[in-house]
Amino acid sequence: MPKATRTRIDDREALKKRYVEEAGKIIATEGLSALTARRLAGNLAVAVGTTYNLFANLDEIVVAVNGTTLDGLAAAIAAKPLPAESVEAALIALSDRYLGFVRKNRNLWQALFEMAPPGEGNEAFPNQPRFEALFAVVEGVLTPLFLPGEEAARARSARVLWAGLHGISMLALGQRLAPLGVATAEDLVETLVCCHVAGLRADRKS
Amino acid sequence: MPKATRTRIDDREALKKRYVEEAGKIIATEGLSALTARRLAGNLAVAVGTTYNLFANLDEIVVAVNGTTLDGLAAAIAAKPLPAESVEAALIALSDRYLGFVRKNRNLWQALFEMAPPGEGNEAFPNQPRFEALFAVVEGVLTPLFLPGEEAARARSARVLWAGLHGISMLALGQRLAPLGVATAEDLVETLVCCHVAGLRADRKS
DNA sequence: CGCATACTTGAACGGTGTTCACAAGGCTGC
DNA sequence: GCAGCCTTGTGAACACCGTTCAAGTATGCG
Repeated sequence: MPKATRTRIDDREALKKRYVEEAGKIIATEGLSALTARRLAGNLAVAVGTTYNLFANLDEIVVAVNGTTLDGLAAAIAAKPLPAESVEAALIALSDRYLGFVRKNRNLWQALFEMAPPGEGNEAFPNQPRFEALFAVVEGVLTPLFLPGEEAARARSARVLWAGLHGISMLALGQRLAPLGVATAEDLVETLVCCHVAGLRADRKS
Repeated sequence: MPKATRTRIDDREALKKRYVEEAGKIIATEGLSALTARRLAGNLAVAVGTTYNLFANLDEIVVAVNGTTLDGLAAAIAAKPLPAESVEAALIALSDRYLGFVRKNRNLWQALFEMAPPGEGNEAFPNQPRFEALFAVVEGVLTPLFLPGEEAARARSARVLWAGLHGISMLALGQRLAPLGVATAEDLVETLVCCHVAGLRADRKS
């Protein structure tokens, strides 16, 4: 005996937003594995079936949450202007903001990568543009180190730095570097950035 | 009406091995999500309950599989001696072997990182020593670049390079760098290694 | 041979994501 | 004002999941 508290068409987008918000809260506080169709519907005081009127499946909701996570990351990085005195300083500041965001939003950040990557035959992956926007920020910072016409090398460096940052975050979150007490994530990031930039400068001179 | 084809005590270890082998096959060919208690038991012609006489839970089997994966990776890296003509060449060879292994064993490699990392209160994570052994290989290669007493800096560099390699592999597997056709994973690794080493050498001179 | 023990067994439990026949509300046209 | 359509919420049901455990059976021992 359904009750059907009817919502108007305009409300549907609002309801979807509530879904994404609530899913974000659940993931943020308890991790992706706590996100459950029944749990989510219950928190929103809605029947399970409703979810599937609005989204194709739970993954679609996670993708939407990941989108807002990436937006939050972009906002955290762009909050203040990056220091302009040197490329190194800008990259380190950028990285520190990244690490800070990751630490504040462990579970959300983890959810970004727990989604199965696009299979061998890759259908476009929805948040790709947002990732590219973040690459672009790094490329922008790197520009002074490259001559016009070296865009390919600049793109490579940006991706290498981004990948390094990603790897360091993973290691840090997984406590994989704690046992030796060898260094904080920030130390590693500084090593990453400084060596890379110094290497680029050295190449330039030779 | 149980059938109980009785196995001898000595056979238990052999059966565990068969479990890990079969689980490895399933993960390798169909991914971690295809590994199911019933599927695994079925493939081994055994009842579901038997699994839990041998292992505490499925994760324990995955950890065992991950152990053999890491052993395989170590073996792939140590298969031939690394080129001795330069640190760069050695690191690039090492990285290429890593990338080759990852590509050959996508799903197994992914399973390494799909396991939830140790929570905030970290109980020791079983394959830690194997990871550290791989760090040690990188550190060994890096040794000529550092003076005695700079072990901490060497450890940092090793971790930075390892993290970079990890990040590049992730990006490559997730097709995150394909859309621009910007570079192969091998290109990025070369950039990573060469810039880092050049940066270290530049620091040394100054 | 009989017995105790150790082990396998598979039904059962409480969960999961997803589907779908159905009912209830809003909207349109008369 | 009201009939009917159509959109959309509903929740029982399905097939699966990891895990448990009472019951039954083969083995090793006395």
